[in-house]
Amino acid sequence: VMILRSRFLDARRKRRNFSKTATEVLNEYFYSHLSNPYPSEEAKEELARKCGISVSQVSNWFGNKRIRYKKNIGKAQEEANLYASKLANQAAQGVCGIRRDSDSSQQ
Amino acid sequence: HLEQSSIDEKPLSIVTSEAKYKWMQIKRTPAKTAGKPTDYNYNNGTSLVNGSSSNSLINNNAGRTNFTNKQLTELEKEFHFSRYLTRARRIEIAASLQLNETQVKIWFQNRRMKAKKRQREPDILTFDSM
DNA sequence: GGAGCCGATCAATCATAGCG
DNA sequence: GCGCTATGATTGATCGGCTC
Repeated sequence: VMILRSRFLDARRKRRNFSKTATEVLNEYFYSHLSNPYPSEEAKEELARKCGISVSQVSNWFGNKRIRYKKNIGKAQEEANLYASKLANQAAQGVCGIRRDSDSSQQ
Repeated sequence: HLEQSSIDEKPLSIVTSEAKYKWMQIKRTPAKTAGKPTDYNYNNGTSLVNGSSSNSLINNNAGRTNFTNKQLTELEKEFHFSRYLTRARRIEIAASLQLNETQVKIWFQNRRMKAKKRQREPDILTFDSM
């Protein structure tokens, strides 16, 4: 019984990938805040709402994203380039959906 | 905390991932947990993944310890009895589980945070599939 | 000065999802 | 189905800040 319990209580066994739009929203935020991709609690709540996921999931996503991004530094990062150009275009058009990091915060 | 990174702001239009910001350079000190008077590292680096066997599987030197099921079960039991430990109780537990005091302390800290998180966002148990 | 706690995060790993 | 990579979640341990 204990074995079964632990088996089913292991949330990792049941996992869904986030929707494409959710991932899109998260990536947009990440790359538009590349200098400091640490969303505040409020920002996390906002992202969670937009993506239809929990705040913890947003935290997990950023945690994984930062670590994996770092591991890929030096290697080709198509995704990074994709969002970089996307941001460039938005900037050129004065789109302000996503505000870019204008400060040089820390941590 | 670090103020602006030396190479601050303005990534290049083509982010070839080279323009590094401070956060990209964060490195943590390996982890000093292992050797402490109270515990011993039997099993040199080998590890039997959350075994059903009994003894701990501590990473040889530094690094992350893999608690055994027995250790985890006992810690959980203790946690349900009380979320906070007295120094005396911590010493007892550490000794009985062959962990060091810091590990027990940290485990309780993490466990409290986990409980708090679950309270905020309750698990949605889905019993489908199995 | 120091120990323990909290909140956030790191980093390694697990287990599954998804694709060829 | 199979093998492999991508990805969300878990968790032992670290870091900075705060309290006592």
